[in-house]
Amino acid sequence: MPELPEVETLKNGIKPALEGSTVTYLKFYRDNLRFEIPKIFLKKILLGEKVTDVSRRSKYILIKTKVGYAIIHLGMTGNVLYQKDKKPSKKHTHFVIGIENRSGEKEYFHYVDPRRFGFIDALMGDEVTDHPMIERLGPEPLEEKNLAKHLYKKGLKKKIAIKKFIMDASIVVGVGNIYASESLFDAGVLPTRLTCDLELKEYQAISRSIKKILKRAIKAGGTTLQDFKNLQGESGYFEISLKAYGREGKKCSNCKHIISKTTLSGRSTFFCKNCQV
DNA sequence: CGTGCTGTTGCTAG
DNA sequence: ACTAGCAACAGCAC
Repeated sequence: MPELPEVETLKNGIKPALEGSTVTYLKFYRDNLRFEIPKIFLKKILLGEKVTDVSRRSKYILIKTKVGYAIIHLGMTGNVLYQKDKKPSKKHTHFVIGIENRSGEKEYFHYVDPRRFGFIDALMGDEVTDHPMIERLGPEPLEEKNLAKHLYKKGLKKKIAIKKFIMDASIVVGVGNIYASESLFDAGVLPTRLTCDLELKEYQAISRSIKKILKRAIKAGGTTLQDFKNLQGESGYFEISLKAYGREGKKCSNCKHIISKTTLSGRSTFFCKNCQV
């Protein structure tokens, strides 16, 4: 279930091992994931090169060398497992990146993705915004100081459900289906409300809630998966306590009402009819 | 055994 | 231009 907190946690887990290490091994077990894998470019970018930076933008993990970037997206079911062995131990392992760390030891990162909605792409050069999927992205919710005003201004020009709006990566990144329901529940705003009808005050509440929920989930992930390298490939996604998502028919944690479920632009949406206005 | 649902996002059709 | 709906796929609950 990779939403932003999961990707952030994963990035933090692989970063210490990758940065400063040299990529010595690269193996692909298929030609395509969601898109065709640009094997030639990835080899040019990674093989024999030192990793200079590992970062996250939206839900993309960026692995940088002096040649360019490898850009990894986990889709819906992607995961990266750390192993001492280059040989895949899991079904649906699609590629393996091997490094030699500063102590001269070999370490392997296995990309596993049953549904194959994820992808790995290559970008030559050092301008990550040159990538078509990165260039159009909205601000990072945890870095944008004036998120409320940003959303308010963009929201005025549109007439769509607020839930769909905050899930639009060109507006703000990192709010997936789960955290969209959670954030709106926390903010007390109904998911179906139209962007152009919301007041600045409501955007302020939504912004606060998005930041709060994401921060809390990142913290939970960090606590659950403290030492990525000791997990030896067992780094599953962590459990987050959810107040709305998946709680259809259960009692709202704020009041005596029951959490409702509906479908909004094709995605399941959970809310409390009483707490959210 | 089906059948219907699932964390993403780019493309297509309206 | 803006929005809604779909496709890509395996696995799992029922």
